[in-house]
Amino acid sequence: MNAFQTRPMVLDPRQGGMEPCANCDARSRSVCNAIPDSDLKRLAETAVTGHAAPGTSFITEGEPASAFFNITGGTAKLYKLLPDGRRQITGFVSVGHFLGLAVSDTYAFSAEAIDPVRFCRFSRPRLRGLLDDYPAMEKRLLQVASNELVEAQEQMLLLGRKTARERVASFLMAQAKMGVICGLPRARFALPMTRGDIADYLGLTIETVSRTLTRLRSDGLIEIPNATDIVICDRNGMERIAEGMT
Amino acid sequence: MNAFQTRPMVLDPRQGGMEPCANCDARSRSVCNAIPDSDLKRLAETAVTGHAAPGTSFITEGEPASAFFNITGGTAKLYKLLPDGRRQITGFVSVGHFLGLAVSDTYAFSAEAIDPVRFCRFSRPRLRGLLDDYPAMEKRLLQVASNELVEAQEQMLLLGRKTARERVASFLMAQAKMGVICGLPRARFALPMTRGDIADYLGLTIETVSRTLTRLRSDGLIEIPNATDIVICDRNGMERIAEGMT
DNA sequence: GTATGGCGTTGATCCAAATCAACGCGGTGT
DNA sequence: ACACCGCGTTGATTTGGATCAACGCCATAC
Repeated sequence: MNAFQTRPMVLDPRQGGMEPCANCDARSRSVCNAIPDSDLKRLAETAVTGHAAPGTSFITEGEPASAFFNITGGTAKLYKLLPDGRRQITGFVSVGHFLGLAVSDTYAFSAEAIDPVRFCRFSRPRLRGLLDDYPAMEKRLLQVASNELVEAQEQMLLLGRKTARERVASFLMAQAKMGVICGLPRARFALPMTRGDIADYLGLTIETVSRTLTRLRSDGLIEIPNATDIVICDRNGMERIAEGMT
Repeated sequence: MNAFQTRPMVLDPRQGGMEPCANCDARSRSVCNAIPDSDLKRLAETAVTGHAAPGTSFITEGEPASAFFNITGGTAKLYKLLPDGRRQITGFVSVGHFLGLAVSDTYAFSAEAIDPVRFCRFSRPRLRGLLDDYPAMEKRLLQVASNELVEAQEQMLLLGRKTARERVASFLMAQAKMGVICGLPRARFALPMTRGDIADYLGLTIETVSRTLTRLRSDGLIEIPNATDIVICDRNGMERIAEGMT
């Protein structure tokens, strides 16, 4: 089940009274690095830590948007649903990602943990206070939002105009680049999400994703040691397919 | 042809030396309203006006992102291309819309005028200066970017999971709402873009857009007095189709 | 007048991906 | 041990939308 700790991080007994933000894995890659070291206490008092077990949601589309989240560990999927259950995953987010920026008073998407997710939770008024006091953080948020907008446009191109083969190749190359950021070897990486998740991210069915992966493998472009691991064999070939040069 | 005026708006002879920002149609609905009336001179000196004739582009994907644009009149389409010419239109923008937020040093999309477009152009350093001096403008930009992100996610759902009928219905309802904002009557509005543009926005072909419109018409949901005008007859029915309740 | 060309519609045919279906594998609960 | 179930793969068939093709309409050009 989904669980919140109701006390600020700084009081979290498991942290032993230390300044948790100071040695947070996420800080270096998140908007929090806009706040100077000297003010980390303020940051720690503003945030509340929480976690979500695999398969549980911590944001539900349409519910009041009472808080913002900063992912500090694990991977989650963001998605929107149609009334009949059709699902579009709009993104996978992991450590450092900031969630819930919607200006509206309800969330525009749901978020569900894929593996165990840890996060910091900022209530709207508290985040507002932080942003008012640290304009640099607002600047960082704008950068982040701008980058996400660019990614969203890229994904629209994928969903509107790419073939199944191009979509899967694009996805794998993007995941491979993520892997690089996380320090894994260049060519090999793990997919934390299921085939169903990939399908709902790429606007395809499970079967088409599976068949397309098999095809890429038999074409010698990738290897699939097991269902969750992927090895990119022909980086250039994959890149060309992903960009539609076929 | 595309044309820039190289002098600041305030010096534009056609403005007769008045403060152009003070009576700009776009200001009330754009990020510029974050700047107080008393500082409009500063704003006017920062911006340069320009225009683009129908069919001409004023932003080209991949080129150095030297400036930001604020649309003050007309409608433009934003799009991305694949090497073989496949095109995805990521949005239609009109008065008040702010363009070019990409943090990257090159534009992530192209922008082309549909009808005659007028805009204000801010060089990156000048806009940076404005944002540093007016944190309220940065806050507005963040709001705008957040809203666009929500719209982008909605469009991903459309492109990834909706049927042609649902896509066209969604598009028409969104345009109808735009029309309301612009003060036109509730049920009727004009489409400034071609069927090809609509197709590239919805991830369909021209033929499918045309056939789907015809079908919606013969189902009594809309009327099509001529190719560019649409009348929504059954608002609820259209809304239900758009949301996938079929 | 009558070419010409862009835009939109409609019909006939095709095909990439969806759907329907079967099965294998590994975990887990009894 | 066994049944059960979620996940992934593969095969057979269907289908929604793409593609190919023809035509009408209305500008603008000559």
